[in-house]
Amino acid sequence: MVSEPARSPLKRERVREHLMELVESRAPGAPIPSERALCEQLGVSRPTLRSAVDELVTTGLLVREHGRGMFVARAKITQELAPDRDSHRLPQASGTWASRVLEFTTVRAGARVGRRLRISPAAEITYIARLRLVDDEPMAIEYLHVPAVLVPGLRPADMESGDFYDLLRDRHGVRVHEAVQSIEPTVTNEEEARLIGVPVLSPALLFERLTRDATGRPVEYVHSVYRGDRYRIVSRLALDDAAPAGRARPAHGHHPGIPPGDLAGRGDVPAQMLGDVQPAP
Amino acid sequence: MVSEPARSPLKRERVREHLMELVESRAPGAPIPSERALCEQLGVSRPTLRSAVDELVTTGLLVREHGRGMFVARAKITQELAPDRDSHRLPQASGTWASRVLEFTTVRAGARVGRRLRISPAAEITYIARLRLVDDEPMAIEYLHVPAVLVPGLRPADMESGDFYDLLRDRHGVRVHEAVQSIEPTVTNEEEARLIGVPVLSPALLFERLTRDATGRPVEYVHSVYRGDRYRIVSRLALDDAAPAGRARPAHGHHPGIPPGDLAGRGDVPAQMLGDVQPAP
DNA sequence: AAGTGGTCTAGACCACCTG
DNA sequence: AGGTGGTCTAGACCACTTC
Repeated sequence: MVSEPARSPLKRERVREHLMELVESRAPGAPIPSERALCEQLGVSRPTLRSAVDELVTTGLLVREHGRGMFVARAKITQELAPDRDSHRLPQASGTWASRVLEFTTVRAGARVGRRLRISPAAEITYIARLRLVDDEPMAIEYLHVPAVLVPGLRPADMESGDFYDLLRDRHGVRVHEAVQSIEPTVTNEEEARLIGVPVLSPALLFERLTRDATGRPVEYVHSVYRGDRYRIVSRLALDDAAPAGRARPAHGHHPGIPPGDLAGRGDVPAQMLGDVQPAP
Repeated sequence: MVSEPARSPLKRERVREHLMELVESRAPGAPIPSERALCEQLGVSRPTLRSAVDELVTTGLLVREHGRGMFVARAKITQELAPDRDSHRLPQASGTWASRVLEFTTVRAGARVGRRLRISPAAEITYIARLRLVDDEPMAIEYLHVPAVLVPGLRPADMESGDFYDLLRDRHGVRVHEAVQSIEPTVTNEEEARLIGVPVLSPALLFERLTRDATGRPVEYVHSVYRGDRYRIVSRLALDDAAPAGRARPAHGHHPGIPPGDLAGRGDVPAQMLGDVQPAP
């Protein structure tokens, strides 16, 4: 325990590599050796071993089960893109979607939400937290804020099935007109992790959406977090300069979802995505 | 050191809360006490303290600087949505975009890329790794794969300015027609973190895009990782049932980017986003 | 009871930055 | 030189699962 200086560029790295090999050599769902066994094999302490395991867990390659062991994850985080041979159609949104209302209250808007909805912070809003389920597995947690005056008599059960926009139109006479939505990557915090059933700090998508009616009046502000291991956005982009007859297709410069990439830097790009860059300090 | 059982539901939690208060009570860029000082104040060991700090760092609230200290992050990970009073336009893609080519080689496609591009694994592709910069700050790392026969004579310098699709058309006679793109949340690995200048395991967006010409022949496969702390997607969605005259607007069911949400579960949704759900084991 | 992962400690050494 | 973050250790106790 005295010698062996042996330039070891980060034990954690070495452990990570070893773990990756373990994962790759095993089928999804297969168990790997216990933490203590791996510590001995690799000659590292448990915290060091665990730190490396943490990384593979957030990356989605390993899962831990308390009291049982560690296993190779079943779902790859990056799946095959357009696996179908002649897929000229995108896959449908699969599974059966349902909702479970976790919270349904009327509260004061408060500063943040009031500003977004363009109403007084003292104005009342209907606040709804609901879990979105796909095939009975949690997929996302969604927080809705709607000015209370727009949805008198709304009940929790109304939010567990059907299209909310249809309900707004048919029962409350509110017709949604447009929305501005942002999408960013994030990692789950404790609450989100618990609710959607993933480890803390797992990759996730954060959506924020402000919806307005034809007069420009905000009608809903939605904040939602989708788990990253089972959810991704897939879109088909039409890139032709000339639109095919009979159907207006946006050029890629107009299409929400394609990074400015090569298009940017020309100044006249109608940019739909923005890298909201903070100037260096 | 003997008594004080005092149900302490996770010291890490308590430390995290304390750190959050510290961050909120300080201006962006302001320093916070050192790790050792905080350990003493809070009565926890350094690993515990560091574990809590790690979380705020991945969340984007704190930054560490080796040998200097810890500071409140300057850029909020979640920014104001549509801060303009009467923003009827989306913000433009801000900043000046540029590219720096890191690698430019001709190699065999290999199994994975060959399958995506629908060419033989032995066929040659031009492989380009380039850093995307905004105002000289790294924003993304992009890996392009193009069948070599399509782009004879392509030089690295060609990839550092201008629109690649324009170049494909004007110099190589290849007209891109459509693309299928997927977007998922991820966290940076060592290489990505180093190249785009963020900590390991930071939130990021992973794009994968397969682009085809009018005959359906794949012309490029792109894999790119955008840093999550400075990049987000913003899109305007038209939700009207009836399109305004003279311009075809997609219903929200057709719009790439809006989660199936309320629309799903009806079965006839033309679903553009998919939650590619793995059946439970 | 025995094994597993989950949490925490006290202390050590290194690398980096600032006086 | 002295402070800061970065890494690592050896060992402890707890909670959960299986036998």
